Amino acid sequence: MNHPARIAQTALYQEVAERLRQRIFSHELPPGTWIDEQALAVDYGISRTPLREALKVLAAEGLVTLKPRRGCYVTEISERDLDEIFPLMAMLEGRSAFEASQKAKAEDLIRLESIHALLEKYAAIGDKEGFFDANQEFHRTVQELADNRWLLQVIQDLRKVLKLTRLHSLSLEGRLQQSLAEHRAIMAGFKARDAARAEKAMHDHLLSGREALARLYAREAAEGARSAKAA
Amino acid sequence: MNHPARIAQTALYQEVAERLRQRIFSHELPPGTWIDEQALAVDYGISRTPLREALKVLAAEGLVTLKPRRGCYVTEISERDLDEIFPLMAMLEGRSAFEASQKAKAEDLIRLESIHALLEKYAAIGDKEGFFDANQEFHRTVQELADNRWLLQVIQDLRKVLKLTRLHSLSLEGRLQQSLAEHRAIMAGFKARDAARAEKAMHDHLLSGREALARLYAREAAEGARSAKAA
DNA sequence: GCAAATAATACGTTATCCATAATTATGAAT
DNA sequence: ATTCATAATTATGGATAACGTATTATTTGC
Repeated sequence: MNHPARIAQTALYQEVAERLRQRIFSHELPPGTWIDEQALAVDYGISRTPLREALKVLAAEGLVTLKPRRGCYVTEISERDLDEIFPLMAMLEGRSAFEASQKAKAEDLIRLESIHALLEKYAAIGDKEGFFDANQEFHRTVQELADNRWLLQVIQDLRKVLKLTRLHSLSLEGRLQQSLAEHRAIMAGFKARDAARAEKAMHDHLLSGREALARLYAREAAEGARSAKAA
Repeated sequence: MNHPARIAQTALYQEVAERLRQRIFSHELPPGTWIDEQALAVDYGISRTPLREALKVLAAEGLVTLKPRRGCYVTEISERDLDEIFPLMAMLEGRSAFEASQKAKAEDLIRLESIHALLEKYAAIGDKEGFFDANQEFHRTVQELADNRWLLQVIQDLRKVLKLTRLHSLSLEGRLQQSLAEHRAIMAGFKARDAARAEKAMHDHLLSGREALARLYAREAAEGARSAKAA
């Protein structure tokens, strides 16, 4: 088949990897799902070759697991994995805040503050989605200011894995005010040009996120048990 | 071509990836080298398909860089990269020592001490190779005791990248005694069951390694300049 | 000697085929 | 009916050949 429509800026396997990533993150392909190579190739209208290359890439990222001769499955993350990853992320994002605080110029702080202002705004009107987006933007900006390629790489790799959990985007549920308070502490560290303080505040912010997630899981497990008893 | 000789325990692309890794680590394929897909496929007696898959995996690990439409090159690591990676590694291996110290049982400490005894022995007789191997074993064991899959993963990924630098295995050159002293400090932290102390000692040990490497580079650069002037 | 045109090279992709391992379905025997 | 062995099915891992195209190298023309 000929595809003159493709301008081929980026390789096809990369586009496919990205499409799959999004489907995994959105839980259209939940953890444990078997990925049918042939069916997917037909679905995407491509050959198996670039698809298989894409799957290798996703496997290296930890998003899928390739079982020899048994195919490809979306990776399942356990509670233990979360207990291991969050403290790691806390340390790494803390370090990121530390370096960002050291390297930030006055104008960078202004930019960071303007993003923080969005957090304040969305929290005030209770806009969870807006808060979530601004939160992401805040963390992204801190990492940009840290300007450390390898630190960024490691953080992004782990974040991808975290996005495998469905509740990730819901971790703000019921703790908007607490998250905001934590962000104020981070921002205060930056404004005081106190890198160690920014680091600790960011670190604690991440650990707090883990606790919120644990509570959500616990609640869900309880509800699951209740509905199971009812049935 | 048919290959009935292959028993195919692990996938071919994985074997190829491992072979390439070794060739990269040994600097038979030094940083910057172009990897000729077709020639390599012929050389290994395989088709391009699994070779390309292997290259995708290595690219995800950061060992090679895939330039669209221009092929595959062994990644080149800059001084700046080293300045970013070593503090990261120091933090991560420090954390590893922390967790290992917390989780280690009495028998684990005995095992660790027996490896440390090897370091003492090889340092005493000035056996650099033996010291190097025992050193690797020591770090490997600490990470095993930390028993943290994701921490291990991140550390191993970064270590692979560090192995791109030729001087990595020579970083002990002329600092055997210092490295030994640092290891004694780490061991002391473990024996005192003081996780924070083990963490800091391990952290400082890594940073010290970075400094030694920087001195080696500086010396080499000076020699390079001298021989260039002589020519 | 340099720019433009041309040829060679090799990457990205498709398509097809095949061997082998895994899974499922089938059928016989207890 | 259940168990077990066997056969049929399916999907993965890999090979091969072919092709368009972007890059690089070479030749040509001025």
